[in-house]
Amino acid sequence: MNIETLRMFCLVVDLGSISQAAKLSYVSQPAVTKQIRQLEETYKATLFNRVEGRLLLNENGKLLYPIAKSIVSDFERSKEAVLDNINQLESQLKIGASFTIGEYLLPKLLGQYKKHYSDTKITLIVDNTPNVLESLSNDVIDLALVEGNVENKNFNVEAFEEDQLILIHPMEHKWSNRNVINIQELAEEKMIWREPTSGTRLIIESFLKEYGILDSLENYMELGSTQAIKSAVEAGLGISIVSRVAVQRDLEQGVFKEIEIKDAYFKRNLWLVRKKSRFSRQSLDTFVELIKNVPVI
Amino acid sequence: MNIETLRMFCLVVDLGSISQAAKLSYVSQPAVTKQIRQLEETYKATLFNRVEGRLLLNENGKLLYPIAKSIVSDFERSKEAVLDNINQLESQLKIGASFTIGEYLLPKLLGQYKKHYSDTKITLIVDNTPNVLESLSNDVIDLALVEGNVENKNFNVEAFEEDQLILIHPMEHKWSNRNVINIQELAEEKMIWREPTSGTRLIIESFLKEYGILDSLENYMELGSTQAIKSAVEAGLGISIVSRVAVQRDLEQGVFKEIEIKDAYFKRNLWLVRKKSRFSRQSLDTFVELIKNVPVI
DNA sequence: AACAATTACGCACCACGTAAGGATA
DNA sequence: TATCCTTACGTGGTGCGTAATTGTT
Repeated sequence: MNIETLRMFCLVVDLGSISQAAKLSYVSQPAVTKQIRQLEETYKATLFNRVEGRLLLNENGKLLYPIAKSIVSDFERSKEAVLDNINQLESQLKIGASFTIGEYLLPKLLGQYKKHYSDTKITLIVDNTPNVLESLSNDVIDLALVEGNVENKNFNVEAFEEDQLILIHPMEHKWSNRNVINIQELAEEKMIWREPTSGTRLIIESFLKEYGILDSLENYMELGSTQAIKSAVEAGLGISIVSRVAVQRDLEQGVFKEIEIKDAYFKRNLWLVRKKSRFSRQSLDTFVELIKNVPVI
Repeated sequence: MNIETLRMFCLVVDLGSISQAAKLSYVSQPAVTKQIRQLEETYKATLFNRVEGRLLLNENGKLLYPIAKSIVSDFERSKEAVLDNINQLESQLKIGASFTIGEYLLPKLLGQYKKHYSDTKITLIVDNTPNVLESLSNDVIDLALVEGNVENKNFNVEAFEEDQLILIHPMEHKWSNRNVINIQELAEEKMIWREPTSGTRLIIESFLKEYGILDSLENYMELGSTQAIKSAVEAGLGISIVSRVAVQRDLEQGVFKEIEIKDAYFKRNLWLVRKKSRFSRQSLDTFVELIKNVPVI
């Protein structure tokens, strides 16, 4: 049974006329007749008393009418409930980001977004990449921003920024007066690493392996966060390779120095990940456009 | 929106599985998938979170579910309400009859019916033919039994009995020892009539006109009911032509006598009239069969 | 004449089933 | 391999509009 048929039945009852109901609904008169007739077939009972070309609700119709009204209004209510929920979701944006992106790159971007779309409430969740992606999968967040490669057919992945991994060393260092080094010179230095499971560590290792230098490097120190590494380098404990976005400000403020590695350019994409969905979300789309168009580094 | 689709949605939610819901509903798995998908299209929102090939109700779905349940149960309730009403109507039979039929013919027939179908409550309304037919038109009665011709395309008319109009005279009368008279002899007698608007009067007149005798008859007395005529004939005030069903018992008891008119046989059909309907009613059909098959005179 | 409801008919679309595809444990 | 959901495709049924019919004021 079609709810629209029940709605039409109510309209016919309210107007007392099939032709009026047809006119108001922008359908043909026979279509309404057919709907009423079909209704009578499903209930296996007449609902109207046809007399002198007019319709008079009979006892069966009188029983059906209030229930039909209630079904129709319930249906409307259900649409409103879902719509309200969507609108509420629409007015809030839950973003998940990996540590590097979440801590160093996103804050100013969010500020920009809020400036233009202040009625959207933004929630930022910072966690490691696997957790962020699981949150995306479970609809806990609407959007994930991560560095590592993402492989999941339910996800829609696109690069939104290119990040560079750069070599940094303390201000007081034998490289202080140089602009460039050879990659072999890394082997002579005390290199500070992230923990082995870190996405950034993995990508740095794959780069260094490509250049044939990985095995000759000493595992001098492992630290659990980029911030710890930065502090260690600042304190003169060693050198490290880190994401440019994480140290941009420190470089400008002279906390430590960047030095180029000759003929080596370590870069990676930053990925914007959305769940594939048949239904678009305006606020999400707007934010994605912003993030793709505004240079954030 | 189809209520069956909402029912299917609830079933899928309850079972947590499209394939189980399909199995239970005896439809193919893809059909259920399509229904769920169509539901999501009408709400322009996903209702489930598809993860690892399984379905998890999401927030929209959680909002929809109770309302869908309520719509489905309302629909069931509406069907039950109408069905209960039909069953209640089914258990009572409202019959309308014209005076002659209602007073003299129907009582014993109703007794027979009640004997066999005692759970059916029978209501008998006796009125003149036009009123009876209007009651039928307005669904006040389910069945009309009348003598006159009925012309109405909304009615289903069939003869259920043949009634004979017979000539009666007082026990003490010059015809007392005869078995048959010539129709011309009527002119010599004091004829008692029903009022001019009576259906029976009309049909008697048309018979007599056919035999060319009408104009030569004296309008000796007019009475407003068959009972009054019977009493008048019994009292020896004159003769009359009346329906056999109305006087059968009186003839047997010797209240007055019947006499044959040579070469004249006045008969008419008694009509069983139903409203045309797409939906049959068992108790009504049963009664109609009874009335058509059982000789009632 | 004008209006209301029904019936008839042709067409387009939709819901279904079968079959195939892809993912998961 | 077995299970589950989805996609693709062909077909039968159904809902719609146009047009014609019937009945009413």
